[in-house]
Amino acid sequence: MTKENVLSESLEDYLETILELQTKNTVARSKDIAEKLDIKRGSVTGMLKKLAAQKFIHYEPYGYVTLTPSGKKIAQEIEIRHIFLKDFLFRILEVDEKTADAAACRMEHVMDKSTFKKFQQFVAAMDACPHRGKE
Amino acid sequence: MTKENVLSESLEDYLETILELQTKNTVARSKDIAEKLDIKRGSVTGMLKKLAAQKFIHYEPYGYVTLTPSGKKIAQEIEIRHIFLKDFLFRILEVDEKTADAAACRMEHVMDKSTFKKFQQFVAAMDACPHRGKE
DNA sequence: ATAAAAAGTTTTATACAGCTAACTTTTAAT
DNA sequence: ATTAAAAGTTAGCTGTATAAAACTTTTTAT
Repeated sequence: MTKENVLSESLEDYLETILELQTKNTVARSKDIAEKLDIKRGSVTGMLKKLAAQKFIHYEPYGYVTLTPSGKKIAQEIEIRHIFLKDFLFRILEVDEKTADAAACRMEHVMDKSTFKKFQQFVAAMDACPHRGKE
Repeated sequence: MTKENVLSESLEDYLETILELQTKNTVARSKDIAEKLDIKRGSVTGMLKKLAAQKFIHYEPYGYVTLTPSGKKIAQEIEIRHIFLKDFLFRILEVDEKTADAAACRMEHVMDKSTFKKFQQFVAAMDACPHRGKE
């Protein structure tokens, strides 16, 4: 066992959010994390400390938050899952976009690596298949 | 909003387990619930009280546990999801059975009704499609 | 340069879901 | 009928993730 699923779903969400903010704004601010996750500012501080203690982010009080290499790796993995799952739900199942996004947000945490990989391969095969149209 | 997702994932798991035991043994005992969910006996009591307070089960101290109609409805819904998702993972994605079961256990809680329904329709359509073999 | 606003932090409290250990009730065995 | 074992309960504790409110630091506007 290669130590899969070290982090809680919550902490994974924080990493994912930090990556998004870092990408969009070069830097992640506590307030924006709170906003994106719909969580109060005070609660964010505590979680950032946990992530820093585990070396997934760099955190200085009153400073900016950035991902460490290991944090970035996890964040990217979650982001990839999110994008893939949302696409599957939206494009293939034709779930409306908001609902697809919300469901992806939850599904992204619950599949082990190998299951997710097979899911990806399956959709790739579907997309490659000529026998598939709008039904 | 038709009051979706009233229950925590944990409580849903309890209901699902109670249904399984009720089906297999006609009656659910606290000890067996604990065993199936891999949770200590003492913890089960508290959760049963919560379920009883919300009228999803009938619970008398030292007595048997049975589902109320509303509890049974939810339990069956979860069971259906579990069976469907496991089948999808195992049969279609070819995830090994134990892993498929574990993933289904988690996925069964994270899709809203409409998304799950579309998922079902999609797989049904796939199964009906003539262009699909062992790859 | 200062004062107000915004952002960040700290402390205290809450809910949830689990555990352990001690206790009680029920059941089963003799 | 008695007692030992099994099942169930209770009380107190833990960890996680959140909120509210008060406080501190930083930023912004003048």
